[in-house]
Amino acid sequence: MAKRAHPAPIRPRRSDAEQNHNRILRIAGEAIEQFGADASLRDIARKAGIGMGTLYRHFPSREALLETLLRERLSKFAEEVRQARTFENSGEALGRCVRDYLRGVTVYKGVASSLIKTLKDSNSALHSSCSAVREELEALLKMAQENGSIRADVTVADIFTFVNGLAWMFDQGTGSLERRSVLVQVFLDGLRKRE
Amino acid sequence: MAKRAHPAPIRPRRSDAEQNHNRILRIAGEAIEQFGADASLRDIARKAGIGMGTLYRHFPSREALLETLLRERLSKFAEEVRQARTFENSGEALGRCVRDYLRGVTVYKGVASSLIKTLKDSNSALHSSCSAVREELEALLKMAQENGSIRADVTVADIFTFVNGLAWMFDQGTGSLERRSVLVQVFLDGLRKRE
DNA sequence: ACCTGAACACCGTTCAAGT
DNA sequence: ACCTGAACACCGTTCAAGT
Repeated sequence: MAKRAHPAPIRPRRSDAEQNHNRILRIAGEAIEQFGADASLRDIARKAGIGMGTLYRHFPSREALLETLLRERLSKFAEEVRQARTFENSGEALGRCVRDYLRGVTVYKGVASSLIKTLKDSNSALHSSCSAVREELEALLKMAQENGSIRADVTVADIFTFVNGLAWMFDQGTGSLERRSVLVQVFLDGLRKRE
Repeated sequence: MAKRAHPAPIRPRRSDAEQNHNRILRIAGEAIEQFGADASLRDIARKAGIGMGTLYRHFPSREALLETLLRERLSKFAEEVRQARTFENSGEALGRCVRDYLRGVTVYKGVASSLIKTLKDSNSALHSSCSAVREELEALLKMAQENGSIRADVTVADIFTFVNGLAWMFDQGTGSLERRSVLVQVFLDGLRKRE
């Protein structure tokens, strides 16, 4: 009767296992930073000096690995959006959040695609972290729309898609930081209400 | 002393070889339509009823296969941009071209990334076809900028990146056609000159 | 409770051998 | 001129066997 479809990371109960756990996480972080979200799991196990089975015991899927690496980042970002919503002008706040999201998500190449899938799949590992971000963003967006600074026909889903699309563009190694900021600016301007 | 780095498709000189050539192309087209640009080459050879070596003889790289499948599409599109440039209002023309590009490129999933790489790599197989599109687009963009309808700080490279980014978003299976047209509209509005 | 590593079914790519 | 298929070096995933 268990509903869970996607296996989650395991909580180690022995100190040697915990050492392995942390070691895997460290090596995996480095590998994914270097080769992107589809880095070789075999290679990670090799570099960590453990057997393939051990890797799978701790992280039963690639997504479980990404989950642990991203969860903290995401919830920190959700909190940031909440802060931005209470303290700043909602239109500018949205812009700042977009920039911060991009900076955070592009430390690993190729995660944007996972994050988009995650939000649609309610029993995905990162779903709750992603939903938190979504909800905060939704509230901020609503404010900015009522406030009249952002066009009314746009949804959170659109924004999420777009922002991850921007992350993908950056992942392609496209141009200078200056060009990137222009891309972001075009998007943000597109979001503004016209006339 | 040969400068060519990327191997091109081979021109068959015997009728049996030509039959294989066309057969491969047909099957590959179907496979890539179904599974995306990273469809299994082994599978394609299998479905085409030929050995792996034969596939490689005709198309020495995955890119060579994509080249043949996309070249005609791209040059047709370049011609379309040229037409749009001579006959229409340049601002609206750009919008129409973006929509047409998207419709054309999303018949195969995951090619956007290849096309972005292609434009940067001058000895890539699709480079000339891509450059043609780039040049036509550049002329159209310049017109629209002088005309005052498109912001001046945007380059063709930015537009190319953005449009392929949109293609990527669509590849993610994101939402309805209605949502997609909103994404495109946001982008096009962002491109417009403000005030 | 945890780890190992061989086993399985897949890849892409190359190449000696055939017609 | 063209084709074949085995060989090689890689994957991800699973699982019997060990401690």
